Amino acid sequence: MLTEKRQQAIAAYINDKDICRVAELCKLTNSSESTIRRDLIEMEKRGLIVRVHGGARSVQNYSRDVEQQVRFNLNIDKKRRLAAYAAKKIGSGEHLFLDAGTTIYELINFLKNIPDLHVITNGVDTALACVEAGISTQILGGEIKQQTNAVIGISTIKQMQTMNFSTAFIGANGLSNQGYFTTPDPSEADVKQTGIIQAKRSFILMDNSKIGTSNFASISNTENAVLITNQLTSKQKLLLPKKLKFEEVK
Amino acid sequence: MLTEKRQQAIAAYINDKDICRVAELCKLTNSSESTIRRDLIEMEKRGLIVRVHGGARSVQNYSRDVEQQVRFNLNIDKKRRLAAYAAKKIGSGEHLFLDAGTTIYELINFLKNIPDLHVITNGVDTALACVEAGISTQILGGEIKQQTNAVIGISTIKQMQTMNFSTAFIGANGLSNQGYFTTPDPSEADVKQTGIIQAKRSFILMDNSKIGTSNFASISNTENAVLITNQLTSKQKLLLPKKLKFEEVK
DNA sequence: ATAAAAATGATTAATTTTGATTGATTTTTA
DNA sequence: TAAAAATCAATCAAAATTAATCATTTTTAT
Repeated sequence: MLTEKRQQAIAAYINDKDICRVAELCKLTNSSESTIRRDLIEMEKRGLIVRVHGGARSVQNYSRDVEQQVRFNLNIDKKRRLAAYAAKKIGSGEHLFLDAGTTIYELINFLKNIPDLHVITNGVDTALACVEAGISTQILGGEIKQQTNAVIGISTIKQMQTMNFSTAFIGANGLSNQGYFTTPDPSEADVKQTGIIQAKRSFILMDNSKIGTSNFASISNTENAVLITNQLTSKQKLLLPKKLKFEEVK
Repeated sequence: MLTEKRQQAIAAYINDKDICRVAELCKLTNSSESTIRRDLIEMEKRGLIVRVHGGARSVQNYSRDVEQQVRFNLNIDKKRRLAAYAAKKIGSGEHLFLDAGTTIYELINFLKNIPDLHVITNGVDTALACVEAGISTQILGGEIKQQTNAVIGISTIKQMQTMNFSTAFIGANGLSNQGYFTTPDPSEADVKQTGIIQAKRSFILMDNSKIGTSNFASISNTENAVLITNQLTSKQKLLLPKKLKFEEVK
């Protein structure tokens, strides 16, 4: 295959898919990884694409870091199904609290057609995606945490305490064997918990692969929250906090 | 086959296919590689086609793909020079206020090596870029404005009023004939002005092409601010607020 | 018709591109 | 947190392509 043709094919494919893996491009063009890598390096220099670990992404509809993580993530299908289900809970005119993180990020796609929505979030990427989707968006102020781009800290909590959300959507990274939802960062856990407290009703989104996983920080105070997750085994159900309501998707 | 006819056939074929291999042209014209090569060399000299390794490409559809995607911003150079100059004002351990907007965004690249820096900003994109640069970053909370992704509103201002910045960097979109710095959005103007008020010292960055331009909202209260701009003509200098200090770059 | 000039095709050496392999780095998993 | 897996960069040899050379054929001018 002619170098230029190959690179055109690569560019077209990436612009269509937004992001893809090196292996896909090997198949597409019948060439080796080495060749594809060299192409990608060259194309990045010319500003045609952006390389990311595992593949490359489009520079045109430049997706953000979160989106990248989301698309490479194996659990994406699960997350999306949870998000689609959760979105049905939302009515027009609501004031939503969305916490930072990839699970809740997936929800945004399903919010576009709900009228008169207001989103308040501590996720910088989440905020940007909401704005891009044309949703009236407020971001909480405070320190921004590296990696997750979550806004955290005491002043953030204080701002939240002056607010009342109609519904909060919270992502969790694990459910400990003691029946606590967990997340790696204590400061993020505080924000999640405050979100639940300040909301009339709350939904915790977590796919079933996380059950039995413990992270450093716990989110207690989940009394008025509802867990939305995938189909659970009976063993998994035993681990849930006793008073917790939950809904299984699909 | 006659040389001229053969070259016509080659040109037609390449223009039709956009790009093709040498072998294809051999078949097409029943001639050897050597002949085709010589033709292609000659035709390239005359600007009829472009040679690529393995074949040749049409010159007509060439620039399309490559050039299209490379974006040129005419003022980016000016902005970058202003940013480089402004960065020299910053010492270690400072608490900077950076306002939203592309001018100040350019500053971030020059902040990476200043130790123990703290950035507070109302620009969502600015915040993300600072975090990515490894800088300790705080974002102000509030409503996010579409298009500019600037955080604005009364609560934003109130948060700022509890803060004290060592230095504020403010971008301006115009300087009116009445000697006011201007910007299109009144809410953004409020934030800019508050930034100046809450800072020990402030720098307004504006490239000289903006002088004489009026936008809807004015930033008054620029008494303790210093303008950093490009080389000005004497006419342009007359427009500046009388008490304003300014520094010219390059 | 014949010699000079031009064009062609074949051959070989040089260059470019490619694919495979290695060890280093990053990411994921447990 | 450590081990395993995946991905990456660097290197090298093989394959493909090109440039250069030369003998042969065709064209042109006389």
